[in-house]
Amino acid sequence: MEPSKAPEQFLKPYNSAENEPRMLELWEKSDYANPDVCIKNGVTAFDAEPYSIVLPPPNVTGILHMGSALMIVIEDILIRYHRMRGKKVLWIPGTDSAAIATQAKVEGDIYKTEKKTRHDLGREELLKRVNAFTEESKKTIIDQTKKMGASLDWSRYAYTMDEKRYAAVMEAFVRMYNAGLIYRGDRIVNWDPKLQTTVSDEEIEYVEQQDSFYHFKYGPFDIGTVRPETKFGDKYVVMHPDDERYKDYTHGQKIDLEWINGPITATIIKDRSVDREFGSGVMTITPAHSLIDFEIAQRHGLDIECVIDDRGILLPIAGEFAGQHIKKARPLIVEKLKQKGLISKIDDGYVHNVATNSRGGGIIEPQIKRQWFIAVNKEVEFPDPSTELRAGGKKMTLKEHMRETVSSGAVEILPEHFSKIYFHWIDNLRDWCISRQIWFGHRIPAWFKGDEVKVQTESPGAEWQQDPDTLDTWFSSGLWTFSTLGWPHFAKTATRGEPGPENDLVNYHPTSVLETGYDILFFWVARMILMSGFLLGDIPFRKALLHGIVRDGQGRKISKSLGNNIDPLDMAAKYGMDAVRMSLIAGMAPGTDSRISEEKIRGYKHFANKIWNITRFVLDNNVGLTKSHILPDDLVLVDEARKVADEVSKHIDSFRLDLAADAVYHFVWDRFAAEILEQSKEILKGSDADAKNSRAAALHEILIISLKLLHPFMPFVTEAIWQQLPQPTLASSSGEAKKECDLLMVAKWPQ
RNA sequence: GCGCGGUUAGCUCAGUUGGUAGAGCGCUUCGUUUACACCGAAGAUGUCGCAGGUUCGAGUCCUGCACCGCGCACCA
Repeated sequence: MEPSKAPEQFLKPYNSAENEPRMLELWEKSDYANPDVCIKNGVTAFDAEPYSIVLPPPNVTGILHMGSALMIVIEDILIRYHRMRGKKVLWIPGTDSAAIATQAKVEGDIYKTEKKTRHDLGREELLKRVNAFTEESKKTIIDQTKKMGASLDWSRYAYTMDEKRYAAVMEAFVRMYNAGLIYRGDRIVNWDPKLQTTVSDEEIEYVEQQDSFYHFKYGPFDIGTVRPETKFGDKYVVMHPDDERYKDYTHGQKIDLEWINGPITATIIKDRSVDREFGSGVMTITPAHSLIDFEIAQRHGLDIECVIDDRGILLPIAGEFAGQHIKKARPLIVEKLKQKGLISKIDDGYVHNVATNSRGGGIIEPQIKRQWFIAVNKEVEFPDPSTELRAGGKKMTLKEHMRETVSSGAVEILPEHFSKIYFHWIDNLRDWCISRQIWFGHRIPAWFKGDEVKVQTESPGAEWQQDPDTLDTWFSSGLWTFSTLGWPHFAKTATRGEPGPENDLVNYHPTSVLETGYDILFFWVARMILMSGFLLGDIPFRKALLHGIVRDGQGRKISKSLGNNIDPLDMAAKYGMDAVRMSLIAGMAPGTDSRISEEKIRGYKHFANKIWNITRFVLDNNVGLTKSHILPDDLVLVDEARKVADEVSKHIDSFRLDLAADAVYHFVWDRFAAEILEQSKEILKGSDADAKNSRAAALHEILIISLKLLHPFMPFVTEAIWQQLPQPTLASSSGEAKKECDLLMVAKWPQ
């Protein structure tokens, strides 16, 4: 029998640009990313084990970067692997409105081009602009995600601001409100004067800054501050009760002294929160603009007076400085204090941390505001289980629930050491401020009336505060695993096992894995555990798998100012998406930062080409396709490939995708190509027909195993080859000659 | 201050219950014979951060230290 020749399509070298769009079209047409279609076509068993992931929805603010690319690749590998293992696999796509970030970006763009603020435009017009921007941006992100080869089920696509998600947000809000978990109160919050909104504790980023540190004479005391402009209202002087230096002063004692705008009467307060080692061990407090001071004031029932308004302007309490911005007023105030002889010393170069809004905002000014909060220390009843009960029926606080869910192992955080960071965060957790004053986001309905905890002061507000607040974007994100699966609409009518989106909640929740960056462990992972615990009595996912930051070849963070961005799609156009995918995975230990460089990507392009050429060699020698029998000697080689399959499976199951990729890479290149193929050349040249047929069949078998093992990592080149494999291909035992299936994407994983 | 990582070849990093130090890239030399020059063959390069300890044996386990990175808290 004459050897067949590889099909003409096997041009050399492998052309990714030509093959990738064809593969994408093929996959899209098949619709096998939709598990319902797989079941209908008999690709997946009706009662197969479910495997589900929600894609962390990328922000609609920008284009796809290497970080999102890494996330997509990791998840796509897991998804394709489990699909090939015969599971009922669902991977849900979505996009995130990213409220603050998006509004800040659009506002910025408008100001740049039109010199107009959002107040010039008005709420309606701004939202129109924001929506136009997000629609455009969404298309870009979706298109780029598809190009990555992500086998997402787009028929189930969700957007955080669409109607279904809005319904889920309202349902969640009402239930938590009725349970007393959501309350409204006048509390000290993180106020961003630039974006004119509150932000949560997690959104704050501390930036080191150098300032002058001023020492004042406050009656007989020496007090220090970096913020003289806040000191107008200071009429309490606080010290530690055990401080020997001040034992002659008694709690509640009144002292007359000269201060910025004239004589005042100050009151001595003894409080254990004062650090005796810091400065003179005495301080004055500004309760309206400092959390610690606010707490001291509350403990002792002291007056709380605002000094600075929402825009950073001094209030009438500042006397002659009222109406001035704090920035401009500070040097003038210092000057006046100097003239009055109240400054004893100025230390320059005092290094301290300044709180800023990490979402593109300004320097945080603590303010007392009437805001909505989620109580994390209030004991509540958790609901009965809807699917797999983890917290059902128990009475505990949200904080306890979040702690227990992880410590009990119900949710496993990987790598494991991140759970310590998680616990540490929980221990320091305060009530979550969920209301925002930005316009873009889910609005809190006006008909909600909170308990109005009265504090002495009314925060002096600007007129636009009359608008209803919107919700922290992470409130809706916290619902994501179930708001994308039909909750609350289908929560009661779903039928287990039956295909169809209306049964998703019961079929696919809890999700199998949540894969995301470690930087949003608190923002998202913790909030999802909180939300699904209280609302469903369920865990949102069994495992939280965290990945690190993708850095450039020199280990620097990718940033616009450095200009070191490596665009995944540019790289794919140049070297192929398979190469981009492999280079992101190889050498990436879970949870640690990784690096990517063009050289690395080029290396894996060579590998894609290698696979292509191996195939050509195997097909060129593909004699006796239908009747070959593999001799024991050659069977050993096939078994070797099967052993690699076990190794790859083991690594993927333990989320060591890097080791899995490494194992298959080395088998294919160093063993299969370099050794087995080379040896085979001798045999195939020989005259022993049985030996030739056997060896050719074995090579074919090893090729098929290799393609399957590589498919999750490099779906394009492997599928392109699979499409070219001659029909029929070998059937191993039955002797029946037929191609196992049309798409490698749903082929059986080798065992 | 509390906590979490890291330190292995020139560079980037593996090293899974302790058993003779590994890969990729780069470097040197050579080579087109049934795929592949986007290839192949051969080669050079290491006090495994430092100091102790446990052990027959430590890159791996324990203690201390140094340096780098990160998180959280404080910052009057």
